[in-house]
Amino acid sequence: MPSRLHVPAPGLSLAHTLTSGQTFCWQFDPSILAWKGWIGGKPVQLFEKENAIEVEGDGVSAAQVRHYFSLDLEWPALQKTLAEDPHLAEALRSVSGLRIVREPWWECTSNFICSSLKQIVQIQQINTSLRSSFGSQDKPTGPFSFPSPEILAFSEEADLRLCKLGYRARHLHSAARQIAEQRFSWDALQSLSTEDASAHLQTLRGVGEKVARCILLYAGERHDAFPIDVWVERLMGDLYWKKKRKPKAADFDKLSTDLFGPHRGLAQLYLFHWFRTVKSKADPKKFMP
DNA sequence: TGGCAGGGGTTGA
DNA sequence: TCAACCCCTGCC
Repeated sequence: MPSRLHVPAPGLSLAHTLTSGQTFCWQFDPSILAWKGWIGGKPVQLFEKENAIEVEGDGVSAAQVRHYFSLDLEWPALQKTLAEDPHLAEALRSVSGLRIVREPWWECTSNFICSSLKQIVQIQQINTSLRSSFGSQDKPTGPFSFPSPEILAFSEEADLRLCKLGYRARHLHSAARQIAEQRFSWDALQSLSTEDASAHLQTLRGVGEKVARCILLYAGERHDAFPIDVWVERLMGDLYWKKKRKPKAADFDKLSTDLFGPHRGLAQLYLFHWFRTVKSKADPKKFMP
């Protein structure tokens, strides 16, 4: 029997957190009411309990689980600060329990390279397909690990395309090669400002400004990274932009700093998930694409 | 069942 | 600044 850990997690909602577009390796199994995914490179099953989660899986510690879900952050204080903005206050109430995760660098980078013009469900399918085609198993019936940059770098681009990547296959293959051939260093990111770290990430093929900011926010703990995609443009334009002229990306960038300061990445996380799953559905004619 | 529109961007000219 | 890139999904 695999070991079962009890990890206190006040307020955490697995459903909100694992479907909010930060991570794409989780699947809910309704037959056992568990989320199946990966933490610290190990397959786990998560069961949501009252203010806690129970974790089934070999070789995963409670500390790794707490780290993954950022349970070490001072959430009550952070949420109090964020809730000074009325729209964020509504978002926090509506999707309470949403937490930011700490994804592994490479998987996060790969996910977001594959995300362009793709919806969350499709990115999940690509993640699953890359695992089953290029990952490895601990045991014959076990789940597949996420393939390393080296594995993908020395695979054929045509085989990557079979994972529903389309033109993104060339980007992912090139980025994997840059990393495998040590022409890119994760370590270099640590000492850089968020803006410079973004520029460094953009030396990877397939990584533009939006994707770089997603990687910094979801893998790099940079809570001041503010990814601007079509949904953020929609919500910022509707909720915060008061001028008559049409806003540009740079306007949203400045606005996010003025409104949310160093926590603007966390603000984006809550606003994005709330707007996409609740707010836009309440008025689909106005908001849905 | 088939045709069509559009989607969580990036690249290169 | 603006095609081009791929192809899957949802809708009619």
